[in-house]
Amino acid sequence: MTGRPTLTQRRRDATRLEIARTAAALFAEQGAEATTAEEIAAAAGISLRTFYRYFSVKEDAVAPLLAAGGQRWVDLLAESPAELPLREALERSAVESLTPADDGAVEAMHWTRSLLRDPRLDGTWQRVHSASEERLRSVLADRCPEGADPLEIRLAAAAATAAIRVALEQWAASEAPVTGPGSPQDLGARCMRELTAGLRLWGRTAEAWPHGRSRTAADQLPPSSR
Amino acid sequence: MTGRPTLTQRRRDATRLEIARTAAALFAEQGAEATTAEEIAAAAGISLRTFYRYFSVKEDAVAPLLAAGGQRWVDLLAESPAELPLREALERSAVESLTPADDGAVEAMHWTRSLLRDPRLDGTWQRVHSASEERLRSVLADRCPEGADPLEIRLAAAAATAAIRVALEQWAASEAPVTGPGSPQDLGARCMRELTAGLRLWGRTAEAWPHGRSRTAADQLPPSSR
DNA sequence: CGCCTGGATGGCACGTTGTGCCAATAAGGC
DNA sequence: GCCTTATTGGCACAACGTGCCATCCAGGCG
Repeated sequence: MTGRPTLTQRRRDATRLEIARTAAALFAEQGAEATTAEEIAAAAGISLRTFYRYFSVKEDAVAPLLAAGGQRWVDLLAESPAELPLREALERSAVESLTPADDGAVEAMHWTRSLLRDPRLDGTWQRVHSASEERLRSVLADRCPEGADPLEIRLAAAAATAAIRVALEQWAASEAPVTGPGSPQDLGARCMRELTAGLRLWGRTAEAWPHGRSRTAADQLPPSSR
Repeated sequence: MTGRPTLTQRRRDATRLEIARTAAALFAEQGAEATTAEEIAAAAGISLRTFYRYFSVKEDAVAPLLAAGGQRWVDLLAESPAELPLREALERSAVESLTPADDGAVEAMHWTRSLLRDPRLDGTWQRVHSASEERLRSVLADRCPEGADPLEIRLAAAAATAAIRVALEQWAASEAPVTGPGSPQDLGARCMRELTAGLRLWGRTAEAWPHGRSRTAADQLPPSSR
């Protein structure tokens, strides 16, 4: 029942991604404002009408690219061992998802940077995070099975999502490289630690969480840049 | 130099607000999707062209209304006494700005609720908070004059803004009244406390902040509803 | 009083966005 | 090979948002 998606569905996803890459290249080159939907469609080899069957808003054409990282993040979190304290699992998966695994990932981050600098894509960026936050909420809810306060779960999800968002926006606005001080995983770890430090949710799901400063995933990184 | 704005400017603002109210009524009644810009313009007694001189996007016509609360919030914070610990000042002004002062404010909150339920106005809502966060950042920066870490200021602003946003969204999605348990100020106080609990920024600006649970503005409210 | 300058307004044309509808076509299961 | 289903393209169309120009109105000046 929860098997792999149907063939046609996977073909749709592939097309979707191809359009996304085409759109990202055009947006990065000449800006989203100056790029018409027809242009994207032509470059992707489809008709305008078909383009709007894949994306209801022109700017959303790059959403699959912007969302990929966040998707990976909550997937990693969902897979992470249940014994791991939630807060640490959150930070580890965030750092890992922000660390480029191969050359393709590095290139993706450079695209992300130019897209984030385009004010016209703000709305799409926000929508991506909104969707990410929702997915995160259900994963968090799974890990706190008993009657955890839904508001606290929501706050935790909001805080964690905000951490990622701020980290990436900060990085995109800077000229920092994709690794090392000022990189997404560096900023991500710092933001995540600060924003999730005071949340009550953790104590209830993992009493073992130490009170003192503990070794977390980000400590494996080079020292931060402040 | 920083005197009151020019006469024409104030007339512009008045017109702006009038259009906003007109648009809000129409959006609340029939949804933003089904409301055309021409309709709003006609109802406000102006031409379509003039409408687009006041708002560059149709949905933004209600932004002045949605932004009023946040504006009040950071204004209150800016005025609050400097001796007050920052975190407490933040929470107090938030609670105060979320408490309806008169019948007009109550009505405004009901409008806000219907507007927040309209998915088409999501973008505007996000933009309003984005602007609010930016204003908050400069107010926070003023209160932490020496070389405070800009990233921490930004995180504090993001956390506080997220608290307000979540509180209002939660309330709008519920059927809770405008005062008492589940009300914006109730939720706002809870969200603000949790999300700002762990931030490092506070300790540096107000060493006097007690570590134990302290009496804050929200304790004057009826018990929360969980 | 007439003149003139600057800002707000309205009307119009135009390119673009996004959608409903229908016919053509390709894909996948039997 | 057939049949069902989904995808695609073309077309028309309402709505969006902007550039351009003509008009109107307030207020300062000779």
